[in-house]
Amino acid sequence: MNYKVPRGTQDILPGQSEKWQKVEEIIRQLCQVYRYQEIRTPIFEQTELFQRSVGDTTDIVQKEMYTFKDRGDRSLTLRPEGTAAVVRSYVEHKMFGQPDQPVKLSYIGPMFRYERQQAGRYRQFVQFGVEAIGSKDPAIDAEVIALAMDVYETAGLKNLKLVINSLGDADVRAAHRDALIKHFEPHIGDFCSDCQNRLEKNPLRILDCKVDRENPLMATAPALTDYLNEESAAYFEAVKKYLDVLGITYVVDPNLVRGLDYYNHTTFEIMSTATDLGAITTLCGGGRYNGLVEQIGGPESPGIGFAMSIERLLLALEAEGRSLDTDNALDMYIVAMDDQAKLKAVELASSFRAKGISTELDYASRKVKAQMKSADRLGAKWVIVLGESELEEQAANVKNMELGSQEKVPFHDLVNYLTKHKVK
RNA sequence: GCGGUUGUGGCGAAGUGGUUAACGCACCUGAUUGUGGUUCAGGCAUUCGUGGGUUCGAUUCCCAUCAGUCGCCCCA
Repeated sequence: MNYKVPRGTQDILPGQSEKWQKVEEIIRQLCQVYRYQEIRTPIFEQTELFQRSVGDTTDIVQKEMYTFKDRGDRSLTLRPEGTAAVVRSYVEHKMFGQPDQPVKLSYIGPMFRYERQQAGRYRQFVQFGVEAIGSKDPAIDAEVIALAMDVYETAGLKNLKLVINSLGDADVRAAHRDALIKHFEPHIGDFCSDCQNRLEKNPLRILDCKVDRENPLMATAPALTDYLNEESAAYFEAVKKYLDVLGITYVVDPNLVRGLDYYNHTTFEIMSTATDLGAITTLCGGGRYNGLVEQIGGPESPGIGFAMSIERLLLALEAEGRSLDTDNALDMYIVAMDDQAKLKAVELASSFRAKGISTELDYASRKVKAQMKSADRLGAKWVIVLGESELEEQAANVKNMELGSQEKVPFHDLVNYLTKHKVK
């Protein structure tokens, strides 16, 4: 074995791929009901798009992007997240001119971040996300959150925790940031090295530090809540009211910080509280990004969205010991005893499949017994054995594998018979 | 980028400085010239991640390297 998947990537094999299909089905269904239409954007974009929107100082831009030059010397980057591209498309195709705002979009596809792999963290991973662009109605914030919760609940997850916060508008953020730096800077030497790094990059994150939790400066640090202006506070209250109406329980965490620069006002995270999930608990993250559309060259169009990792959804299900019901049942296995019978088997298989009856055959010229064993292993509902006598009589015994019973059916009646009995 | 840990057949897993590398599962063949899930018998690794070193001899000792995995940072 000389070749392996690139580090941090994975093959999704049969057995697992059915689960992916199931999750994708749930997502498609819910997007249809909530009216978030799918948008498909390229897997790479101009590097600058991500630098500008995600933020130059963020970890994503600083150390996690897959950036390369193409033959035309253009700098391109495999998308590390979905929002920037969707907003780019919204502006490029002038969707702000559409009569019904907000424009509600969804996407699902691979994202790329250059990171060391660990449980629930990959270099290529799949995100499902939605964006509602063109409205600053707090009701749409609640709708977006409700959709995310709905996906998890429909998939069967129980141990969920929704955490929300408001970062206020850009002014609030900036003022609070300055206050935090002023508060911690004189004594930053007493803090861990991580916090020393956080001071300039993202001082809010210091409040979350596990190492320095006991430091007295923590308790006296300026709270973001105190910096919220009237408008921001009212907006946040309204969002919460809508969540209440929707019957969605949440926890307000004033220290909830999101890693991307474009967030303001409502931010939220959905976490799994299942033990046994390793270090990763965040399943979904999202928030409002008023101002991003302008930054990318469009008119004022406030937006909100979220992104969730399908890998983590599946991991969380596993951690809770739940499984999705995937339908992969085999209806019919045809055993052929010789070359003549094989001809008939191929012909019959084709007629079965045309009617939606899943059918499998032996392609290894094995003995009857071995073929029966396969049928059993594959969980076939029925088996027919084709040999000389069947060809002579133009009829076959349909064996019900669960009951062990057989019933003789003429070849020309087989499709009918199977269709009639297919209901489980 | 930093740290822990692991690397033996398709899978799980034992093992030892020395002639044929246990065992279990799975798979194939036969007992049963045409019917599964049981049983019995047999078969199935030119080889112990890769490269180098020590040695008369290494899967076993040493070094390097690669890969998996977990954690930190950060995130989905």
